[in-house]
Amino acid sequence: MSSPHRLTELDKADAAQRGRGKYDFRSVEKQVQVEWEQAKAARAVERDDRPKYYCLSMFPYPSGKLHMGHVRNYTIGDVLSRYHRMKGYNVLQPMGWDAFGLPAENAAMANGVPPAKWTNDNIAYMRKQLKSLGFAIDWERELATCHPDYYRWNQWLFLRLLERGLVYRASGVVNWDPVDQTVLANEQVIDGRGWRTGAVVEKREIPMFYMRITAYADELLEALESLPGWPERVKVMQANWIGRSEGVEVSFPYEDGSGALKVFTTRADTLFGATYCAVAAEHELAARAAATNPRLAAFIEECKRGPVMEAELATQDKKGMPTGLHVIHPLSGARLPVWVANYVLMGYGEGAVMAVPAHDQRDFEFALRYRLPIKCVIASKTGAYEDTVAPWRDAYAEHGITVNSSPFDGLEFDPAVDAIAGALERKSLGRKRVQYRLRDWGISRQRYWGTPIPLIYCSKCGDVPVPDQDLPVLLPEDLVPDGSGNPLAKTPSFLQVRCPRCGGAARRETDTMDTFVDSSWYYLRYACPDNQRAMVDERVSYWMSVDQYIGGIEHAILHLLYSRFWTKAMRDLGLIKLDEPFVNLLTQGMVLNEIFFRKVDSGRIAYYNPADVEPVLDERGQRIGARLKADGLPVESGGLGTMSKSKNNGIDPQALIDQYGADTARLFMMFASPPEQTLEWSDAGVEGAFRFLKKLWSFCDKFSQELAEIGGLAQIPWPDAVPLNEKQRDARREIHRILLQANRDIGRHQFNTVVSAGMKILNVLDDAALVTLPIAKPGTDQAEQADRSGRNAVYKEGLSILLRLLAPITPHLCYWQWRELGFGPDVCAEPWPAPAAAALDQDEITMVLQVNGKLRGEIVVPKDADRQAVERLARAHEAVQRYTNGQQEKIKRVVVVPGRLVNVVV
RNA sequence: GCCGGGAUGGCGGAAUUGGUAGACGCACGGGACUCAAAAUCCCGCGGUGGCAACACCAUGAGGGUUCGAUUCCCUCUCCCGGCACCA
Repeated sequence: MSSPHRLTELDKADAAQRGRGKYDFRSVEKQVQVEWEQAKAARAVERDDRPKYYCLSMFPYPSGKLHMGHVRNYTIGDVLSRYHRMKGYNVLQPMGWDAFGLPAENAAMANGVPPAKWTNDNIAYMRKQLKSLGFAIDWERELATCHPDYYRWNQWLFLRLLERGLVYRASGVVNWDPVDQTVLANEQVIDGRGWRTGAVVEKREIPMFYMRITAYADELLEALESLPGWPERVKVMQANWIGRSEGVEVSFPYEDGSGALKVFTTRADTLFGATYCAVAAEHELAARAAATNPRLAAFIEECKRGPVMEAELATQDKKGMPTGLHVIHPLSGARLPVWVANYVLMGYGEGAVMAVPAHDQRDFEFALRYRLPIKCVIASKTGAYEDTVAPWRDAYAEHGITVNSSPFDGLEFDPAVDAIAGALERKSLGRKRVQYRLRDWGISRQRYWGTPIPLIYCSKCGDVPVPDQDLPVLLPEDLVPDGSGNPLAKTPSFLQVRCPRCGGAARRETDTMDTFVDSSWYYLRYACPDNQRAMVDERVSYWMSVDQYIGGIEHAILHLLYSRFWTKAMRDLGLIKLDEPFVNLLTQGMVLNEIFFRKVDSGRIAYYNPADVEPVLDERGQRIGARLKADGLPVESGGLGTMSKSKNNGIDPQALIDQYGADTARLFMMFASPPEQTLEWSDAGVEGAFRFLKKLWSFCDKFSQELAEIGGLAQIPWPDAVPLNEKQRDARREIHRILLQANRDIGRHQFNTVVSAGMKILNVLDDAALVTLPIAKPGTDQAEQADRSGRNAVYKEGLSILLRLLAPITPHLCYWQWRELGFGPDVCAEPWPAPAAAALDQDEITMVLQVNGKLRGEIVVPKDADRQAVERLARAHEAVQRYTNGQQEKIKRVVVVPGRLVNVVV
């Protein structure tokens, strides 16, 4: 394989010159970035002679500095952007800042600095970091959601939606985060805790604004099918979140004739098994009954306060209390008691259920506990009627055949539901309908650092929207929150206003909008960030949809669902012509690192940063433990986890960039694992990436020096125009084969094997076998000359492929060496390399020879050999002879896969 | 409980989608260079047996389809992620 005559032997000859070619990434990256900036290389201009490619990464929250997740996210985006530019697309890659939100307020409280200043400082620092990574971002389109130029359009659209009834004000039970003192959306409650604070969420009743996302529930669900470029799991998560179920709405008339209790059921076939009804503690019927029943009132209070949102909720004991009220079964006329039960949710369906203990596990448990009747109305299709009820340990919740439901007996699920729904409809006591789990999006936040909701409350005129000409409602930028509620409510200059209708004294709304509002449409604004007169313009129709969206899986529901809703709402307002904002979605995996800890005396756990820990190896070199560098004593391994402050396993990207440079950081990120998978941090892996770049650099550099001696790259012909020896032809073919594979892989976003392809190409080039004789000065010998010129041609083409292949991933080095070698001024503007058919062509091919499916040898056949010829060669092969003892009749069958293998079955 | 995704050397991960399992890199071992170290370079590296050619075993476990299975089908185990009293 490898010969001892490696090109690196040249080092010794040229030892004196070596120092000058050192890979000085600092000055290279710096200088290249200055050039790109001056040339406005990443500027996107609307034009239509090339197809457009809008590549968008989720914009960051300006928390202070970049973390590894950002670096990974934006590297993926940059690789795709640069690749598509080379493929001939007109690329837009913008960047902005999700700049409103709570951390700025918390920092303000801690440091006494207004959130605006903290945010702007962070933006400035993080922008610098992004630039130092060399991303081809069009910074002229930068936006920040906390700028009035941006958030005024939040307000403007809010008013349009209000006019259309897509925004409404309602008082409702909301999730209250006691730490942040604010309302959370359902999506922001995770396992009963605030998504940011982790505090146990309480229930509170508060007036707030809602966006009617439920009006789009059906379309949001249906349209998922029109998104083949989205990961399946994200679509499944969204579908589950929307939670469509088909069922029947049934009315149970009150005994006194004063109305009816409405319930929703997906099991109308079990209607005759209903033995009671149950309502949620917040149901109006419960309140009505509690008015005259103090014990019930106390129970309702307990339910409302209780650990209602916690994870144990599902396993919590079923509890309830009778209301003393009764309803009438709509078809049988039976008299059923109404209970208040803690397992009925106010937020779903009607907040009331018909309880069928025989066929619903929850109702079953409840009925056992309170000795309520259990009536079986579904028999299993196969077993006897008794089978379904005999054990009395669980409800029989399967679909089956109706019994005890005269006149609807003997029906399977679908006909039973149809028949019963029909009967209900005729009596006007029910109808089929669809129920969604999705609820409207409450956007009011009792916070300062957000978009002011443009509403004015006038004692005479009531709720008055801020007129368009008064927009934006500016958020004062000099306030410092103190932790006790919203500072806007304590700022008269903001609070006090003239009523736009009557001119009298009025009061502004002090709530601000959920920051998910900001991020629901920022991707549109990148197309027209400078438009002062309109939210969107025709440039939006040029750039949208986003061709590739890249971000974390944690936004699979919230942000992506809101953005889809927002797009559809804007479409229906006639502002854009677009059904879906993001055609393709790539959810990048998390960045993981090892967790090391010790139990300290008090029983607490102390975490140590992996940078301060070294491995302990056994005699075979395998890791058996780890110890702290500082004291040499062992630490325990806590496995892998996402980089976090609490586990002290984060690595600061800035340290990585400072030590190895942007190209190494980018290369490692792309090489360590495919983008959708988790990425495990590895110092050794970073070293390896850096080693490769050093090797690539010095290879280019040495070739450059040779070129200088012979008058430059122009003196070297391309391989088609010069005779190659066999090794050179093989090397060239190998390079084009690797390129073929790399092209396939980059097309399916498998960047790790693209990097691997680059490494393979360099390994092929850096093999002294390409020239059979030691390099000598020109003009010594004819054969030598020929070898040398063949090698140079292969080098020239090989490097032109390699540098272009890696340009999207490590753009600084490739840009620099491309020009240094004399290929041209800008590798990033070159066309993407394509394999040459002539290079791939070969006279003879090697085929694998199998006997009974097992590898037994190889045969070399002419490239156009037919089946018979291949089979003849295979039969004659020594290995086949061995397995047949030379008896051809023992061969039962010969399978030939053209160009690949022959399998001889004996 | 329901839904989704996984399981390949010491490690990260490849495998043209049914065709040479372990590419590329990391770690490790041996060697060269060096006064020495670092850096760099060369060789080796799934397991078992064998001096060797080679043989056998091996892609979580078991079975099936096939000339041929990491890939397709069935059963099971474990891991990760999401949802979870949704009527």
